[in-house]
Amino acid sequence: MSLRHALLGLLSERPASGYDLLKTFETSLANVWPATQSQIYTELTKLAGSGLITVTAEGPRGRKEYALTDDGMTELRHWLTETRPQRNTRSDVLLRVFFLGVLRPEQARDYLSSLIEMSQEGYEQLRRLADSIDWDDDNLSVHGRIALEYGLRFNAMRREWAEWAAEQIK
Amino acid sequence: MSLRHALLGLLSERPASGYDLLKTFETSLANVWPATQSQIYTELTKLAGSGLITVTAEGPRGRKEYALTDDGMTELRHWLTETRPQRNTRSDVLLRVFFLGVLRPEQARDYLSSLIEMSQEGYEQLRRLADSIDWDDDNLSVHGRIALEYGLRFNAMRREWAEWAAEQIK
DNA sequence: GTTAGCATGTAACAAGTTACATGATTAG
DNA sequence: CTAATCATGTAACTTGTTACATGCTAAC
Repeated sequence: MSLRHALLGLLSERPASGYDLLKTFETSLANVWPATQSQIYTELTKLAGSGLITVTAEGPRGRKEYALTDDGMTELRHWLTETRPQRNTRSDVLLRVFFLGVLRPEQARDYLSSLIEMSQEGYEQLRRLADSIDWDDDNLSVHGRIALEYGLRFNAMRREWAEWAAEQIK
Repeated sequence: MSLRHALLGLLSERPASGYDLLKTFETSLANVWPATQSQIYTELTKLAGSGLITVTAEGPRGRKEYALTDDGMTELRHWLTETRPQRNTRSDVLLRVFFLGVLRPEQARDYLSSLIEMSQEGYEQLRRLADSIDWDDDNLSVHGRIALEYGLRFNAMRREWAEWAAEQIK
């Protein structure tokens, strides 16, 4: 149930509406925890119901601005310090690798080539993102930068692995 | 809907019962595409219903052995060659990184330390697994080895990243 | 005979996706 | 005035998890 905690986390930075949060999920959080509009609004209603967040302002077009409550902050800290992440690795990319044997070798190598390309593009996209942001010294910046670095290293690793793997298939 | 394709893929190696497949999911496929007993049996029934697999034998204790049909093999190849994997990266581990700013620096570093430990353990577990298997030249071995190499590189990358990240938090 | 492991099935629930539905406000 | 964007909500469906339920067979 991490969507809940993603929302609490974002609201710990500043109050925001469902729509604001949706935009954040579409941009900075998209690579880490994608969420849909319907999911976000539903979860916000639940969070408000259980008192972890509260409506602090109402604007035009029915806009509701939510803010974290003390209970919400406690829950966020609890999640960060007391619960262990589970490496739930479900990987579409890797699952296919197991079954490349049903293809002809050149088809299998095509698949790995597409992974190389995908990794390269992912790398470059993140590079551009890193360059386009002017990083401050605030929490969001420091930790956003760290997450981005992960993405860069991940894509570089995957690219090198796929190149190595293509050589293994004779 | 990759569970479907995972099952088709495993059945492309050899016919198997739900129970056999469950064991495979618990061991070799656990790191890549975990699946529960209930999911597997439900999906096998559906696959048999749509003609992608078929019951080839019945054994003691109601055991049903399934095999891939021609349609099933076609579907498997189609999945491998015509559909692109989506890097659906939903990562519990990384999501937390975004919000480490709500913790005290030493708590944040504790979290990164636990990631270092987790990565190290993951690496060693895979090393042991690699050593315990006697790799043949068959498809399963070649591609299983490639997937395992991914796991090794991934854990090494994550460990180095977490070490670097811990230094960034002052 | 009794325990471990083989073997399947289903129900209830939680989480995530897609699509539908509605309407207000602002900028050009 | 009209199109883009802001803004929320809900229904139907799919996928995944947890728990319950049942019974057979082989080995000791």
